[in-house]
Amino acid sequence: MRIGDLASMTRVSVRALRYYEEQGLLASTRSESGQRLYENAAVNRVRLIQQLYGAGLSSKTIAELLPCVDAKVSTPESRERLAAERDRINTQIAELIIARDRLNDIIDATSRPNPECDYV
Amino acid sequence: MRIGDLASMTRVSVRALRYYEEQGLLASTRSESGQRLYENAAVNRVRLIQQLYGAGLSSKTIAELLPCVDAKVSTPESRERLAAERDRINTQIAELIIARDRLNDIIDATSRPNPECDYV
DNA sequence: CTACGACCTCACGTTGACGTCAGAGGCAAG
DNA sequence: CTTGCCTCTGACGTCAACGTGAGGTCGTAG
Repeated sequence: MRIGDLASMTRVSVRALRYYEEQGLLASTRSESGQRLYENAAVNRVRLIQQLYGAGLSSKTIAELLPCVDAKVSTPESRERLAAERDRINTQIAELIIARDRLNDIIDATSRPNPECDYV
Repeated sequence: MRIGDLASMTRVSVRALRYYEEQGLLASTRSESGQRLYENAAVNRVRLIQQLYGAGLSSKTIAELLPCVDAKVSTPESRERLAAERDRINTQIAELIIARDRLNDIIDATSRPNPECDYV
């Protein structure tokens, strides 16, 4: 498939896909005229990249990680890196839960008729 | 207290505190010579701001939200905004959990001696 | 008085993940 | 053959939350 097809299938912009290739995250073959061609597997590849971006990983980190995924092997350094990222995500989840609860408190505090303030 | 004191108490940079003021998030009185002065309450204010930033809210959103917190009242629009942000955070938490599990899968898949690959 | 750190106001620099525009070529339909 | 959409390669623009200097003031300890 061509880049536009991959873009619409993944809902990722053409520009982003070219950027992924530039960052070494997404490979493509080229047609005779130089147009990028992708296998069906590229769809899942892009989804994985999106998930990792969504988790807050940088292009550089993802670029270091994907070869491990492809080869299904990891070096001690990459394992350490992965575990560190997982821990960071866990911390971020915990912070988000706190922030969400805080936001709920705010919603509650500002939505109620707020009697303790009305009558003081 | 002066800005440096507030900065060290909150572990937020002086530059950031001035930026918060610039964005309308943090008020200060001024000494005769123009230096910023803060009440003790500013510490909690900064912590709240940090939490909201941590939750992914923008300066603009926080600026719209803080007056509601102060007045302990909310308009229908702000309530809607707050609920939307909470939902966004919930979505983000869910995505992070998925990403974390994905990362754990990768760690497992690349850490194991990987028999099903070694022997195929 | 003088040194020295904390503070002030501009105002430009940084970073990542793209958006966007320019100018040129590619490709199936009519 | 030409219309019209897709694709290509640069290359500059964007946006947020600050970082980082420049150049000057404040305040207090010695």
